[in-house]
Amino acid sequence: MRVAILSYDQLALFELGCAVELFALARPEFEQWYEAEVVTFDDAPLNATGGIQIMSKCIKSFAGYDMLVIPSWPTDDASVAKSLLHAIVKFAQSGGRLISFCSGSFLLAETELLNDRKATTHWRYAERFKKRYPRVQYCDDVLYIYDQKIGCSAGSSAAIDLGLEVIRQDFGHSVANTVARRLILAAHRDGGQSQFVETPMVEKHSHFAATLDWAIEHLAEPLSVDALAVRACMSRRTFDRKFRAAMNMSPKEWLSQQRLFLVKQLLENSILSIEDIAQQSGFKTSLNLRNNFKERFNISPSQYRQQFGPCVTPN
DNA sequence: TGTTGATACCGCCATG
DNA sequence: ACCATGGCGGTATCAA
Repeated sequence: MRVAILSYDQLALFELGCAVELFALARPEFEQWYEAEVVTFDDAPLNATGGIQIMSKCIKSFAGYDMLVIPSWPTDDASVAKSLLHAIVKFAQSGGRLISFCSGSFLLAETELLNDRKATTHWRYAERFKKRYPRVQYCDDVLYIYDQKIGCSAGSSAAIDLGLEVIRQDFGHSVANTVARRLILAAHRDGGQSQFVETPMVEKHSHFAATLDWAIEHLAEPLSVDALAVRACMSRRTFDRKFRAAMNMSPKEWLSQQRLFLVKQLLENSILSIEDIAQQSGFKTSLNLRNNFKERFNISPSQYRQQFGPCVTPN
């Protein structure tokens, strides 16, 4: 999967950094990963805040790429080069995936690919966006929108949430969660913009991260928090504390979240019975699984499978 | 659906 | 004084 990250003059470094961190960082721990490069349509060196100059690969079309990331875009009324617009439209028509962060949705909207679709951007630009692109259905209560190979995200770290969503679709829940953890962020937010994660820092050294990885690989077994604490080489009390500090949730909460992710995967991609899925995901009984599933997703597992299961989407 | 025994969570405090 | 740790135990939550 080849990824182009679009840069331009006066680009925003934070969002560029997010894109690079998400897609361009080498991740030798995975068998498959993206091949990403930062590209530009401009011939001249690019200037960014702080007197930084950026040299990136200059291209004329997005042929050969599978995904285009637009980390941001000027929101003041700069006219967009026709060649760039055409290249993006052509890219979309040939099945490429388009992702924008923050103000990047302005460029997407400019191509008219967002017309009659839902979209979002940083709330700071909401009014401007709505006024300039009335044919786009602006949503202000989401972190990101990803639909039909086009995605855009709201301000700041919502970029990472969208990125993780894409990674999840490409490589699965467990890889996405690993990336999230390596990014030192709580795994996934899917609610409104009001959700904040305070100080999600994970200490790099110790067995802590390794314990979480191990747990993900052993979800089918009964995992007590005490056992995890032992594996992480710390007292139960310290483990609880570290967990809250790093993930902003309790161990048990995280565990059932991981298990439910696994359940979703199995519902989507297998024809295992609910009973078997309960077994493989560590819920033990289908009753238990149903209760947990409905609690979190407001839908029963079988309903979920009807909507997203293997018979409906062979994709 | 309700009961109950088990586990989890987290404030509090002592310790190094 | 500060900080991280971890034991204790009351309450909340969970699974059978």
